[in-house]
Amino acid sequence: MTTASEELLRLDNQVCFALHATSRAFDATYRPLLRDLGLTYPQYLAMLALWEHGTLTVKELGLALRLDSGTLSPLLKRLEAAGLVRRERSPQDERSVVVTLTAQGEALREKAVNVPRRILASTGLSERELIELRRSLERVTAALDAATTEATPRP
Amino acid sequence: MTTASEELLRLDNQVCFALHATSRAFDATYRPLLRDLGLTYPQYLAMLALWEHGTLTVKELGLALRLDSGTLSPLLKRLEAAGLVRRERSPQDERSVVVTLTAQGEALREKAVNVPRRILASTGLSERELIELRRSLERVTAALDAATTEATPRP
DNA sequence: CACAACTTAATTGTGCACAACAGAGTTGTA
DNA sequence: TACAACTCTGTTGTGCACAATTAAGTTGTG
Repeated sequence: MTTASEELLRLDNQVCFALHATSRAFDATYRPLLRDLGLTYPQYLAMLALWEHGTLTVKELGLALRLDSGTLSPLLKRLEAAGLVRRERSPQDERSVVVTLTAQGEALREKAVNVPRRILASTGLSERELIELRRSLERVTAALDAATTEATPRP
Repeated sequence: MTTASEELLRLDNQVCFALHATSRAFDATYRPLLRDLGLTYPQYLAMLALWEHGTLTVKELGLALRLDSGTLSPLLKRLEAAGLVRRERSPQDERSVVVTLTAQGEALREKAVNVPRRILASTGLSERELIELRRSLERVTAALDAATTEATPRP
């Protein structure tokens, strides 16, 4: 194997590791801010989606957040226990569970409004850099998705 | 609030979310490759560090991988149960646990050697893009680390 | 209508991640 | 030397993530 390709493989490991580490670093930055709201980061993501759309089925929430019911069901139950959402079977289609914000869940939005600003400051990135980073991440994710679905033989 | 700053906050949310999603997409890409080796991705990271350094204490491994003992202890026990590493108290300092590769752990390296190449192909990124992405991620992580440690009052 | 195929959630089991705490060992210093 | 402060690992509890399975409901087709 040439030195160049060894370097490339090393670089690949570094990128995967860095991604892992950055993701956890963001988590650690969000944690204290969200603690005041009584939310974890994934719960905050679910609330963001609900604040935007008002009401969503578990299925729709899963598509938006790229999470399956094994993750969402207990998460939503915790949000329900906290009084932030209601979960009810859809009368139209009894298979679906509709998640709706409670008044308390709506109200939390006001307290959450200054979270992104504080996170933004912590990243130390300019708008230009954020856009570039987002573009890279979305591109990698799309490529990885394509690679994994293509590897899976479809029925 | 101006439209421009609203956009910026929205962008910030998108970057955090994208990071989360990309990290999980990488995980999903590694999963089937590593299953053949009997490893999860965090276990693979630990093995990479051990393949490079031969022997490390739990502390050193934690620094290298940015993980604490609450995560590493059970992970290393699983690697030990799989026969890939040995864990022994250091005779020099009985507080430390030294983690060493077994012959089987060393041997696994040969089977792992083609993993990065396949991941690299799945990302669809050029070397130039990988370098840029790594740079961004490392920069963000450093900024976030600085922000969180500075927020924590030290004794 | 009957029944097979499909959709949607929930459950169970495994593993990662971190906070908070406990406990054994080490080190510096009065 | 005695003892306080510190270091390092481990444990417990909570929550996220996914695979595999189960169960209930819906839809399409003979």
